[in-house]
Amino acid sequence: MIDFELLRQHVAKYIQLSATEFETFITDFHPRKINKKNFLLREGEICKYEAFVTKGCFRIYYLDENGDAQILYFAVETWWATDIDSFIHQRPSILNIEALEDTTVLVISKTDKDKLYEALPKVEKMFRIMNQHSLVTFQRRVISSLGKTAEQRYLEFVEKYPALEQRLTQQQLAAYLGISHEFLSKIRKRLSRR
Amino acid sequence: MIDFELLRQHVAKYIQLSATEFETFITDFHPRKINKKNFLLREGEICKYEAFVTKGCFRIYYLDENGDAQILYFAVETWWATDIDSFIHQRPSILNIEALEDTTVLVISKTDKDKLYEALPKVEKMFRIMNQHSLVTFQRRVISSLGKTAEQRYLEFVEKYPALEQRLTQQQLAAYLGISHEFLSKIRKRLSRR
DNA sequence: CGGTCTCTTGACGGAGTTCAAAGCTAGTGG
DNA sequence: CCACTAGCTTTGAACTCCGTCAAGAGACCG
Repeated sequence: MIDFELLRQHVAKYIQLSATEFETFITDFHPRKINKKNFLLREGEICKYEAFVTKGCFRIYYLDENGDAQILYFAVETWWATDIDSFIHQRPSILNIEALEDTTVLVISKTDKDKLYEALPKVEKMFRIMNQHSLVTFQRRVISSLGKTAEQRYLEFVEKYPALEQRLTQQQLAAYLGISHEFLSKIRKRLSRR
Repeated sequence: MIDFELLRQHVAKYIQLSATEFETFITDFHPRKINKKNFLLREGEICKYEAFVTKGCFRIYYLDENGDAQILYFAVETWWATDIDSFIHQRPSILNIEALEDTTVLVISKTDKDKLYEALPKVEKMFRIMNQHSLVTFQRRVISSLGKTAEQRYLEFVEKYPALEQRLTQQQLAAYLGISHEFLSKIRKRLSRR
């Protein structure tokens, strides 16, 4: 299964598992397909599964009072898509997770994941390290949003995720940057005149 | 030691440790005092210690090209102060950690913390959970910064950390909210006229 | 084709910044 | 204990960045 191979490579970046340990690891991961414009999670639902993306792309976003989407992040291949808060406490989520392309994932439920922590304590370490990395990423994002202009944040994004820009519409990218799509259009025009 | 008691209570929120396990836990934590306006960490240094605040307050901030401080967070009693990225990879930090009051902490080094993970795997779980909570907090902060006005963010802060507002100058709070201190002054005036 | 979605462009408005001046507060030394 | 300074806060005027609205031009898909 090519899907599990991708997960195996991902895990190997954090911890070392023997072949049999990896068998244990993947026992409770199940493949699933979410087609474009369908949802892995909707606001108000409980986030039952943590999903490892093997193909495609999600946007994880918050809908504000005005119905505008604020995009927390995009999850492409080898990223994880969850509402962590909803998942760990098994309470209603405030986030939506929607497929922007036909997307395939490997999902694991909360109870299965807790069992996995028991069975393979190394997995605890893996998720601790992954969480630390996410934390650093979000801290950097907060710093950018505090001090940088929209143009600087756009350039940072392009530099950091060059491949991703191609897959997104301008509106989605604008919702991630926290600006209007019209203004993003103007930024791009300004930059192209150099 | 009253300091260790605060840490004991903090740990108890996440995991259960026996008296002897807690003894092991605190072995490599050392008390330290950082007076007002002194630094626990400066940009460019390697973050050698993770610090649990037992009294006082830090600001953890980034200095941009113009020399303006962008405050990532304030660490008061029972909070942890670190540059995670610098600490886990033991590489130069981009953050500064400065005491806003005379502050006492319990610090642990990277190698001692790694030993602790070995000795007490439960501690791995504790930090995983703590990291998840921080992650949720920073995700929320990103959402706020994407979609809310300065006034809304100010009101959110006051509601979430009512005690903290008293301890901060307006400039510090403004640097946390990502606005000029003059504008925060105007927001407060506007709100008081109701 | 026809409709829907996306991108572009311009005019106008508002949120927030910058600069400067003045008042206030708090710490510091004599 | 007063005097002085340095930092903090307030306020206003001019300016900038970016949002909103509206209209038109592509682009894509059934």
